[in-house]
Amino acid sequence: MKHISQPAKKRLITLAQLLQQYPDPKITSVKIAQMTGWTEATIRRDISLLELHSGISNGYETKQLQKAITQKLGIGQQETQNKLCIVGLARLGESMLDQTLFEGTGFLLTAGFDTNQNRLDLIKSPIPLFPTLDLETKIRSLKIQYAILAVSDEKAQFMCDRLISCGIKGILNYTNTILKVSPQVRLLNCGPGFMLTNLL
Amino acid sequence: MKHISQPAKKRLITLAQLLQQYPDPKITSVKIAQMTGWTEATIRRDISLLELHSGISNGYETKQLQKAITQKLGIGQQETQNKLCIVGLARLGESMLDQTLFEGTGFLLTAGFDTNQNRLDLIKSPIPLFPTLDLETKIRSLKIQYAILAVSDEKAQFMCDRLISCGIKGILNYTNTILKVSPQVRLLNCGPGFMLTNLL
DNA sequence: CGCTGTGAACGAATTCACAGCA
DNA sequence: TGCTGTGAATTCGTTCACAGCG
Repeated sequence: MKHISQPAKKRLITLAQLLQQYPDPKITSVKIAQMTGWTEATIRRDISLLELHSGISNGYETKQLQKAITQKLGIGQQETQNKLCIVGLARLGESMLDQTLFEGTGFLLTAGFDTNQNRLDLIKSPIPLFPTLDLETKIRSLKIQYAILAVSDEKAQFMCDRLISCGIKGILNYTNTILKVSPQVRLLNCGPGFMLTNLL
Repeated sequence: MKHISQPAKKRLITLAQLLQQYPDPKITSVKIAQMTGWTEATIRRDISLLELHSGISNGYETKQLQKAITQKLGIGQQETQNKLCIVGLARLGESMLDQTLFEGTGFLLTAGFDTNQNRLDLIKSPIPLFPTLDLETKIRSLKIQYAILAVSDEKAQFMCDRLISCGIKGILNYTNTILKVSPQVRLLNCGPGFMLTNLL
């Protein structure tokens, strides 16, 4: 099996999501290019990494392609799903407390944490919520491997350290703090302050 | 002046922010590498793009380096600041309605928009808020060039189109919708669903 | 023909490796 | 010796260009 690069992986996941709502039973690289703005060549190269060989000279079957992507990348099916939690449930964290946001990504939202017991009582959510006190125990017992960090900037590094000490694999940092993480932890800065620097 | 690539630019901005809170008056590429996880070589290359030539064999002066970065990249000073607005002020949008999040990024938060007049009345914010009705007029009159999109998924594409029709230059998409934009508009998907795909 | 799949060319960014300064 | 700055090598991702299938 060929190696699929990060950018290619990302495009393929997006593509799978697009195909889900694509009306025609057939699709070509040209049409995908029009929808996404990627070049034809890139799209064909990406798809060729799946080693389907089913599209020869005829475009791809929408549903088949979609299925191939999710299968090859191992997203969607329960067994492979990576468990995810949200740490910090103020406005920002609470706004992400919704499994539908993660459908088709390969992640399963499994828990929410907040220090404020009052807030935990107030929020009604189908996802179980816990006080931050239980962070370590719950992360280990529920086998959570990924976290969305949405606490206040002051607590960010501290909570980050606690998450790492639980052996978490990846963190989406929605705070505006530059976090120091050990190299085996994948960290992505998602806060607006960080993302804007990609626009300049 | 040498060309500074996107990735390098991003690292330099992060570095400038780090330097702001760095205690020692001197710093070396090794120390930066430890803090950030980047390689020494990359750091030295990045800094060399600034054409300082002040660090020969001795490490860099913290403050001087920081100043050089912000100056060279033209961030921080009022004249160069790019104006930014937030569209959609529900929990997510409201949580970003805070200029301090954007300090040192070269962006100035200038307006917030929401369809719900009631919400506009309720939120107290030093940043001026407007009904979505006035989106086009205000964006043009205030010369806003960048937007944070934080509306509900259903309205995302519609609002995106309206923003583009105003000639906006870049959009941070915090919704979970895959947006179709014209190629001259820079689009960054920041929603957790999108960001997670970078962790896989 | 129109479309895929892919070797080869290309371009961009990172890393190596070392000369040179204090 | 410890550090920077930078040509050269390398790696990685994208794009070209075309052979080959239906």
